[in-house]
Amino acid sequence: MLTHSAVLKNAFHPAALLDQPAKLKPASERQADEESLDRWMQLIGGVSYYPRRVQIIHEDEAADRLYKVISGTVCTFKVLSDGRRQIGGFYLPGDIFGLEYAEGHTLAAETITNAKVLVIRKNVLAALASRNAAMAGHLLLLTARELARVQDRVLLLSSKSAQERVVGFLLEMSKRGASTANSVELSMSRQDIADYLGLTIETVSRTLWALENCGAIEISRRRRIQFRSRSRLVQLQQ
Amino acid sequence: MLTHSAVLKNAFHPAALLDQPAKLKPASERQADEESLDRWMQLIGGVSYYPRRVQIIHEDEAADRLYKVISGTVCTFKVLSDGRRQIGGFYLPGDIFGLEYAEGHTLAAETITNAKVLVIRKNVLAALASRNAAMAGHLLLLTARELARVQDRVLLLSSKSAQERVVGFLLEMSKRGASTANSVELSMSRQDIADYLGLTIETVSRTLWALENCGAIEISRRRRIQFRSRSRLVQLQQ
DNA sequence: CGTTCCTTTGACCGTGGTCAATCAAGGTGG
DNA sequence: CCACCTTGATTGACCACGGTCAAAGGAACG
Repeated sequence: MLTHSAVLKNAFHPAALLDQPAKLKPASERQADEESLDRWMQLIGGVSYYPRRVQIIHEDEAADRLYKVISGTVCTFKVLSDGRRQIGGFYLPGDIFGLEYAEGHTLAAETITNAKVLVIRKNVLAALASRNAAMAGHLLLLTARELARVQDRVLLLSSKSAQERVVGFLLEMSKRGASTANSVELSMSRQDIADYLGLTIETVSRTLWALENCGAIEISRRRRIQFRSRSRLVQLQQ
Repeated sequence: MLTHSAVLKNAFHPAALLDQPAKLKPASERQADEESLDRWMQLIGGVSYYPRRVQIIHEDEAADRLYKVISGTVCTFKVLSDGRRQIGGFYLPGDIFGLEYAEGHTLAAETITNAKVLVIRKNVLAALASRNAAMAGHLLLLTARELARVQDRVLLLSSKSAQERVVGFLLEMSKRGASTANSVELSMSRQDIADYLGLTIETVSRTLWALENCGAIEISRRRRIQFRSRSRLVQLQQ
């Protein structure tokens, strides 16, 4: 039988679903659960290698696979009727993409650099999840995280100036991406950044110049951004 | 034991999770499952009545409840640092909101009209879901739908003109809201529409005037929009 | 060294934001 | 029933941010 007390105290955080019937786990062991999902995915998934600028998912094809980036950078995107491209997100090593659930809402995906990707068939995961509450809880957790991430982007796109967007992007990448103490190595082109932020390539370029000019950053080799004054950046982000 | 064949054929559509171990359900019965979730929610939830313009969820409070609108209109929103407000979505009768999973990503919610709302404690749902794969699958389905909806908004906000946004909004409301064959009754103010579309109230007003002027719509009593030429609207939406 | 691709820079312009005034619609009380 | 007030919507004048178009600059590659 299920011991309710452990579940009830967790509000609805998806991690609560990790508590399986007849098993009780303290919060300190959740991390292990997350690792166990990883092990499962490595077990039931296969590794694929893609060269740079190659499409992994085509728009409106069956969304029957889940992908985990092992190395490299991938982006999801949608091509609009006027030919412009909106990037849905950048996925770095450790990130999972392909969390769409069809109904005609698939995003395409392509590699930005050479990439090593773990590919998992969703039906296998679903079979696991239907028997294993921990698995189901994890899928929910992943989807919820993605939802939160996209909601943040709505805020960014609707009411931030070009400068705020670019600064926000740099800070985000320095948190997530290949970055040393005070510099980031951007793996994507200016065009990618523009399509991600809902700006044009020219505006991105001009904004970066302005940031460099006011002493907040320094640009070397185009893709390498050094932070001169992180506090000023945070302040410019609002 | 689980009979795999039924699960495997469903790719990863969350409905696949509805198939419980030791039970096999054809696709035609899924609708019934969805209704069963409704019955559960009514069983374990309580009904609340809120007057118009009252806050139901306060930003950054514990996200421990799920809400289903029975009557009236509710919106979720976030107040930005500069005082402006971004509306995350409008929720009409039948819609569910509060699908955030915390980690500091909660949206506030307030009533636009008087509203009758079903309130469900998430921990009770979580307890159900940890034992019942159908329940877990449904939570995933709901979250995935919300994700798809928000992704569509990213597209709308990043690359559509004011006119395209307003037209898109009107068509969306005519599909979802209180609408007759060719008219909609908007329950929200111009300010709400503006905050939803990432525009100003003036731009919304001017755009509606332009649409009326070109013979696409007709406005009576401010909130009632009649469609004169739906085909022209669809065309203006791109 | 030349080609190609990406990025930067410049000049110009349009969409939509800002500020302010006016107008319409309820709601309340005399 | 009508003045009065409040709230929400419209309209106008102006301007800035960022888009567009075009050209030049600079890396990377053969």
